Amino acid sequence: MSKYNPSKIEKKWQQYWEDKKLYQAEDFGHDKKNFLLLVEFPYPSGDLHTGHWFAFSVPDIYGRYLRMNGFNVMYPIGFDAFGLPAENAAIKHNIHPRDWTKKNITKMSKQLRSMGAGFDWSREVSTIDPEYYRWTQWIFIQLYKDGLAYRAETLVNWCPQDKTVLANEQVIDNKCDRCGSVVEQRNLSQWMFKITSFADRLIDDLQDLDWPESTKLAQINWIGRSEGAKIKFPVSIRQLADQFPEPETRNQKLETSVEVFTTRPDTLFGATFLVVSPELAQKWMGMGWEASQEVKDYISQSLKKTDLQRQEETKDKTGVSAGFNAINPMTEKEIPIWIADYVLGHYGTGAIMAVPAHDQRDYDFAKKYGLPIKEVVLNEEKFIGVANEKEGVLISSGQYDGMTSEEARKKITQFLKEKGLGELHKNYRLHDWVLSRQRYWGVPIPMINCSDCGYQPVPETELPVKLPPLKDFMPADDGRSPLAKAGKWLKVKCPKCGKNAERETDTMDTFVDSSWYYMRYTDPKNEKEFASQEKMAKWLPVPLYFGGAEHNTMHLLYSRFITKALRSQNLIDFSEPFFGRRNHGFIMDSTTGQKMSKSKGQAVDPDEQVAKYGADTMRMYFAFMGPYDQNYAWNFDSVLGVRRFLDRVWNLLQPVLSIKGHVLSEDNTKELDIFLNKSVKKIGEDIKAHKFNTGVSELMKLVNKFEEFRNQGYLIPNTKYVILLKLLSPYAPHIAEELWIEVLGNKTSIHLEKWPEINEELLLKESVTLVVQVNSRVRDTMSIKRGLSEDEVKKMVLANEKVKKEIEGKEIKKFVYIQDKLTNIVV
RNA sequence: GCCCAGGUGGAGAAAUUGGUAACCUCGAAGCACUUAAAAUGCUUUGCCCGCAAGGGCUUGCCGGUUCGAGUCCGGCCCUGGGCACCA
Repeated sequence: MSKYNPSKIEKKWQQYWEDKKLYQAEDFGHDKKNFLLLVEFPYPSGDLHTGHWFAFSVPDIYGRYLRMNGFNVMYPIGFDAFGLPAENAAIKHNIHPRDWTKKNITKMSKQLRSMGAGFDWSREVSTIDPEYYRWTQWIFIQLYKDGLAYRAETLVNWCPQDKTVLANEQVIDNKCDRCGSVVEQRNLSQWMFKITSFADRLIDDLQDLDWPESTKLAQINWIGRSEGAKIKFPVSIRQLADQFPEPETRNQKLETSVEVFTTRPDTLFGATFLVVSPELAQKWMGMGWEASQEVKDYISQSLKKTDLQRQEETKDKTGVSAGFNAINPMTEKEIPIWIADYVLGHYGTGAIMAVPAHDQRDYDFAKKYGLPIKEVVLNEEKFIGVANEKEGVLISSGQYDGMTSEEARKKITQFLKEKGLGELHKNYRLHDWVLSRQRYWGVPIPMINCSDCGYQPVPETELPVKLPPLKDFMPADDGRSPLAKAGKWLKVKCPKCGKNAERETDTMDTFVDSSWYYMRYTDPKNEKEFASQEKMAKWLPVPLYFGGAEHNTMHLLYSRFITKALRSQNLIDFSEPFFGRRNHGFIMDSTTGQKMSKSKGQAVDPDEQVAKYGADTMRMYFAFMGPYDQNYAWNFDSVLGVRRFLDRVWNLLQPVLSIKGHVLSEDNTKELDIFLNKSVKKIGEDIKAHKFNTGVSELMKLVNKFEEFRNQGYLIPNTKYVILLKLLSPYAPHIAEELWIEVLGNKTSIHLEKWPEINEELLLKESVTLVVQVNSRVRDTMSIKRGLSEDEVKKMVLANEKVKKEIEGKEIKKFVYIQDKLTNIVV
């Protein structure tokens, strides 16, 4: 009798499956339903870690289950291989980013194969492959032609350490999410994607998707739509001449009103002053406003502050009077204008109407500077040192008194519109996507800058614009990309006028690369298109996408945007990339409770674990740990339990060849069949619902049952083992294959087998346990047949000794009966 | 401050979605095998009282609805994550 030795069998079957092309998905020529099971492709950081195992081996269980249930499954894999860490590692180890990345891909591919997952390696994609990024560039040009990619000067987040621009999403607590340096603000000309033009649809289309509610909410909050009105407050003419002494500026450039955005036009009668952001005030100064010294000082001080500093002062607001007034369009009274940095320059119009009675921030400010407070909305909430922000019924608002907030909002906005002083307006927190990176290791932006014609796209026939093989890829301090150093590559003819011109030197944010990779999987070798329509139609949109919650507001939103942008040009015929989405948790360190990472020296090397326990044990362990969408502390003790389980499965099958033991009786056969049948149903349902952990637990129970019979000396027929192995095969594909072929003597792979059938009749034959309660306390349980009538059960229960004892001499008030489950006698 | 997710034995967890709380696994204790250890197998293992039969208590806290609440409702306390002076 041989011993279970995973290291001996796992390599063998991995090779066998690859030779037989078992997991290569056919696009056409079959009548099965196609299913693209997507997992987030990894960044080739060096070594495969436990998080990768968790992210890829568990969904593989689902993929294998789908295959056994008649689906033509594509389970693709690839590498998201551009990005900063390659450059950082390159600088540190004096190796080219390309070599570093390729070395990692080679190593990780090998490690990924050791999982025994059903990856279709024939479809592998890598974002650094020129044949891939050629289409990334092509997509950029399509967006450019549609006005969705544009260049603009914006205040950007600048990381002084990495010397590059960061997207808002890459700034955490005002620090660079990669190196932790404090981020500065710089004004630079950047390439941007107009993601804001899809803001509404990015919110509204979520309702059709099968995604976790939390992910949908995160996106909705991120986009931050708020509906309200823009309102103009005319500036008091009497004071204008004093403030803007040059008559020419006054007449030509001066804005004669201050525009604000509000979600509460119903509180307009309570607007007792205006507050302007320092950014807007500075703009006024540029238009000829001669502000007082105090104002000038305040503005220059505020503008020096970082966002972090401004945020830290939320409790103690500062500000300064502008020295002139505006007119409230409803009350027609003059109200003072103030400048304060609690109003943000980059949101709304950069100015607000302050309603201190109904906004906490305005209240705090009014209190500090002695500004008037006027209550205009009445509701159950009291106004006592805390602004009443709830809606209610209007007071002190002239003809609008008595209206509800909702009604008043409409009427007041309508009134303002007629006077040309206001209109409905939606505001978004979402900003356009700054995709320029002043970095070497990325996709070159395929544009050419001509001094006569301006920016021109590279002709599509000349794609890809290959990344030049630079030796010096250190970023420059002046904000220009290292590509500016590639002399030969840089100089090109303008595609429009033919004169000497220069290539764009910025590269793209890697989120652009990863926002369309799922399409390429359907047709990875296509040289004429990013993917053929015919093939995309077979697989897309992706029915199910597994990944981490950290991509809720970045990758998932960007992919949706790119998909919608391509859809709007009829380049694809679907408008959402991922119909189904499930988030997995992450692996934490059990001692520190933090996310495990190699940099902190806490990581567990999966290669070592595979060598020690085998890939099947690892796979099952990750499935068994708990619900898949939860976070875990890595705890090695239970790995052993899973390995012991597989040892037992192995040993269980060994006596199959011997003839010792006695044949199962009819009753035993029935009992085992009922149990098996229940397991088929339960394990299938669990995998389908991604409850992999309870599926493992059911498998364990089933093996316990088999052992129970074996220990009584019974011989179990092969037909029963076959079912056990099929149920096990998605979880532990190697051991299942070994026992299936080498022990049971089958000729073809177990992974081509069908999922066992459920016999519904047998399910009904199982007896059930009836819980017998008296006054809601369990007094006894009885094993009964399914489907008995209430009267039959009642008779049985009342005859029960323990029940008799409890209800003796008492009056039965109620008899609760739940079919096949429970009775409760209330006395 | 706002929005999510969660809180169940010594640990990971389960609970047919309102019906026996703690399945399965780890750990621990005891026993068997062994010269011994490891491995393996068997037994016990939520807490309290009791020699036992048995009884009582228990799902973060306080209330409520119900014959019956881990599950539903109201209020509160922790933990993790996201957003955050967004008008």
